[in-house]
Amino acid sequence: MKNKVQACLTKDDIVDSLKNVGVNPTAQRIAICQFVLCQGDHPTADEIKTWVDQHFPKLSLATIYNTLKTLTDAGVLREYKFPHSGKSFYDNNLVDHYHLLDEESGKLIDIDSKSINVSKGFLKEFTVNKMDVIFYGKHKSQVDG
Amino acid sequence: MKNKVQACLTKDDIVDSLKNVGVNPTAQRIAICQFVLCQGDHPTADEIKTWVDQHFPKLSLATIYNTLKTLTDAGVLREYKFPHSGKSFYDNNLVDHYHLLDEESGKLIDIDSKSINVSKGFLKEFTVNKMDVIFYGKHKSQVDG
DNA sequence: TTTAATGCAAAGCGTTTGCACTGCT
DNA sequence: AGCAGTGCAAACGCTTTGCATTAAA
Repeated sequence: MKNKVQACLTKDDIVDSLKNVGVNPTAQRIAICQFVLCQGDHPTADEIKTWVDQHFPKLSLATIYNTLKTLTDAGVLREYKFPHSGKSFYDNNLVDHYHLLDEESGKLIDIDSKSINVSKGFLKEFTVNKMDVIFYGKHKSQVDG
Repeated sequence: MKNKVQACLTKDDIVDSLKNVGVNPTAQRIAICQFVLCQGDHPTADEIKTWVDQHFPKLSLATIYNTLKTLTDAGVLREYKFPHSGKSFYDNNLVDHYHLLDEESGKLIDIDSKSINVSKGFLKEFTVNKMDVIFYGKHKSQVDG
């Protein structure tokens, strides 16, 4: 069972996506999107920088942060922060979901929002606009589970 | 309905609490505890500093951070980090619970852990050691709710 | 040419650290 | 004297910012 199935987008797909949300598709932004929208799995800014440095002549950290903000504001990405790390994580999964930090691999795994439910009593007492959940644990493998 | 009922501890109570967990009850630590264990409501380090500056001749930020770490390690406090703020929040409620950020007041409200439950299916698939939940919303008052 | 996007370096914020100093025992 | 605890300032990690430079319409 795959955590996420993310078909690799072509450069043209990315250009279209950016245009669709009113973001000027510069070479730097396309490069960043190639990683974040496709290959990256909840990358941090520095992980993006590392990848981009190997695939793009020169691209500053400031541009990465600017671009991530632009893409987040445009609704192409979501930014997450978790208690276990000071860094921001960027997620191309735009559907509401939670996360599990796999304590063995250190990787974040997307968790379906149906996996938890909030008690009726609580919802009677509070108006909830948003909620964030992070689990710490690991996936039970078929072998040792 | 009160969010938390926290009887104000006497200085002697605090001294005893610290001794009980093997922490040397210095004047600075007692001062910090007077706020954090009693009056404070999920204070941050700088809020603790502000209070302490008004009640103690001189106490450095470093000592506040050191003391918070000592108290957290000793199990007297819990440290929480939430996505909406870069700061750490310190909580004297040692019972497992979640939080709601009241978007009107900016205050954190303790939420009973019974308020949410995790689906059996999810728990069959993952081993969960810990989970953090934060709600963003507000308490429904009896008037406008 | 005029406007947006970029790169760099500096500043920002919250926290941690190194080290000298203080004050108990 | 010895040692834990403290204070200060510097360093830290991550992110944001100001501003000069570049590139694109």
